[in-house]
Amino acid sequence: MIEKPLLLIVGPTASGKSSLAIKLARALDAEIVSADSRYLYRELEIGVAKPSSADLASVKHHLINVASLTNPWNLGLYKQSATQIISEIQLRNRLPILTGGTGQYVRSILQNWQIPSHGPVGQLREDLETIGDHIGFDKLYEILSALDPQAAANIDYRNHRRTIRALEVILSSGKKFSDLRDKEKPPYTTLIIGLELQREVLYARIDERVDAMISQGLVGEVQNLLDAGSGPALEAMRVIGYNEIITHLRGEISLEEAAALIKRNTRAYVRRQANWFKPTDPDIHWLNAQDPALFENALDLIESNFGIKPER
RNA sequence: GCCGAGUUAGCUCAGUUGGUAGAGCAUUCGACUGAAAAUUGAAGGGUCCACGGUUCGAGUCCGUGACUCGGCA
Repeated sequence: MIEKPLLLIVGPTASGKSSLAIKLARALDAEIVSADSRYLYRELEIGVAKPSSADLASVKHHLINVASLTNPWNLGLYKQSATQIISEIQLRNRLPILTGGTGQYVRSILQNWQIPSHGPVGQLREDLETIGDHIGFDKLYEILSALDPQAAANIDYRNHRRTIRALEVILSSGKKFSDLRDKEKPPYTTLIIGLELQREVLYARIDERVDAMISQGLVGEVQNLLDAGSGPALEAMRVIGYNEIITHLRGEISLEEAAALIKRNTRAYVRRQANWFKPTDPDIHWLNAQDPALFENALDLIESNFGIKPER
């Protein structure tokens, strides 16, 4: 069987991934598969810079607004759904475009991660946290080291979350965490387009975007969520832009301070995002996001890699 | 003009009884297999306002000057 094409568009938040993807999708009659952990939730709008409903309607989008904050998704669910959706699109003989800012999600598809089938076990996770609080997370890490030295070597002892996750899998499966994870060759021919933008320019765009979010009514959106009972206790609500506004609504900081914090945290986020896709990665075709010929450059790459071009 | 406080990292500031400097934030780089906009690690960065003095040795003590901020005239 010939492997079918999958186009990936990667790059930091605010680099213009979505708009490029939409233009390409229109031109090539393609469908967009989101790889953004926050677009999954229908309650989050302004603060996550979700594409407008007009944009969403103009091209077929997948994995946006498919979940509720009270029923959070995760990597395993995402990988499973995205894989299935991609193959369905390919069966329709259309090009799937995978794009989004969640590096982990993109890479799970790109490297075809074989994720442990043992999902989060609510009670066990809580228990491990409680135990950690009592005996100290250092002890918890020592236990992990004893049970699965290889997994422990891969995790910083100060990183409680990853320590707990590894123990969770070991205790619920009876197997080593490090044995349950693997990657395989993905069943696609892939082309990865990366959008690059100077940090300075990117930071300036972020500042603008945060101010715009606030004038578009981010505070109101957060207030509505709180009124509806979606508070900071929900993991999926732990989103840049929402936390800071909640702190403001509690009267602890001014709106200006909240905006400054959102900008700061978004800049840090962008730096963390960059860890997933590096300028030195030989598999990524980096294109200048500000180049007026960006769209044409992308079309050229697609044609030479996939032999697909717009119908005229 | 007089009195007081101050001047140390890009910013806000610590710095004990003198032994050539620290924090937070910022900046940069890294990890990541079912919480990932999460969680987490590391690094770079200082003529300690200037000049002189005391001292083996001054960010620290003394003097002079410059600048900043208060107060009083």
